[in-house]
Amino acid sequence: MYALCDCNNFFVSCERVFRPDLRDKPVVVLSGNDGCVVARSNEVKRLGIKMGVPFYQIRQMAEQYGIVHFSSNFELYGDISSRIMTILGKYTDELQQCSVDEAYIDLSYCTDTEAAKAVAARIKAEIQKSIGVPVSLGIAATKTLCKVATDYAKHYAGYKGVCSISTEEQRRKALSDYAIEDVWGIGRQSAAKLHKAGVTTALEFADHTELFASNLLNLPGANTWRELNGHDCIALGDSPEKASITCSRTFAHGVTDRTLLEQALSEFCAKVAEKLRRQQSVCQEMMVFADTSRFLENRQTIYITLHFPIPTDNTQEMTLAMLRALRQRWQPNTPYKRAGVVLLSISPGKGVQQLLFDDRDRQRDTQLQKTIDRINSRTGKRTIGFMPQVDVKKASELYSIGAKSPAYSTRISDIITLHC
DNA sequence: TCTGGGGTCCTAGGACCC
DNA sequence: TCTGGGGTCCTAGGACCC
Repeated sequence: MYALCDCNNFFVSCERVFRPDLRDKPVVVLSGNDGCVVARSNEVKRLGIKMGVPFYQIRQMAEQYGIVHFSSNFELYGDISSRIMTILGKYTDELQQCSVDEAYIDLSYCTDTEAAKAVAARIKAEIQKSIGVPVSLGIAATKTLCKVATDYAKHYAGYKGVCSISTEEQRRKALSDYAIEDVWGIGRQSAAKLHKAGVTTALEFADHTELFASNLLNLPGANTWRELNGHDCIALGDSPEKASITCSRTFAHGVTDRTLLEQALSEFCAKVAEKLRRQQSVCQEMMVFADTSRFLENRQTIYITLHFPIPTDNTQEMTLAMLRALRQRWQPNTPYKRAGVVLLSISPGKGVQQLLFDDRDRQRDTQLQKTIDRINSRTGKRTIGFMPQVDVKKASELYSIGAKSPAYSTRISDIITLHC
């Protein structure tokens, strides 16, 4: 038996923790560059505003209905997420976090469904009380069915945030009311194929043969079919080590200044390298990219893949490689709208094969990197780095972050003040 | 004018091996 | 003119997730 714990309207709920005045107000959180709506309060969902719509398309509606909007604040959401995961960990030996706002927990220690539901209710109450974020829990034998149960828990007040699918009767009832395109693992393409084949509900799909599922949707579809029929077969990657690490941003305006682009990219290099070192890995490849707006014709792109002679986690090495590559391919008078770096070919940092004839002093590099990391961890983010940073004034021109809330829970300067 | 960011897994097809 | 059979590995691109 598993339970899925899913936070309701997560980013919006995080903002409301520190802004209780917004509890019954329509609120949205926007993606980077204040581009798209990525989280909506229930009030906003009821207005018919869809996930992912560009904000400019609903700006008028936002004014009309008094919708409050926030730029995204991942420092805050990440911190609240890890606090929630800590609580969840107390209730299980096996926690599988699958995104910033949801995690599966193994409840096989519960003797029956009633016991599992009681645990789920306790979890919900504890997270509500100590963090202030509402969550929903779905209990079932497979992860795909947990998703369905969680949806019911979220959307019908009668469940009080906890729903279980444990009997065959419950399974059939739940799936018969569940649209096929809402099933976890069925995306737009698969849904279109299924509709064409006359399948509109999850139950209709589950009642077809496995061969039907695998012929139409290959292995992933067959796995979804099995899960809907109660066979647990989707293992969640529980390894926290990432196979790729990305940092990319869309800029508020096209960037034509090479120095500014280099500064932005060097910050991205520092970020991904930090992440890489935190998971104690090294990488052998890095991709650097920059392109003009994908909505304009005559799109200009730079995609460069760099290979390191030996796997590395060193910020300086990555930054230098990035600069060399960019200077070769950068075009003047081109408004680069988006840029980023991706680390690839990631492997554990231990036992890296060294080069016999190396032009870098790796030990010295590592010492320097450690010293810099130590200073930065004591004095704040990137006090020392390898390039001049984008200064505050430039940063506000580079990125739209006007409506960003403070990092209430992670920065001492942003801590909340109470007037008693 | 304005349209995000960070991931994973699967598959087909090409390159290569003997 | 005729041109096998059986593999593995890598990569790009598609589909999906939140």
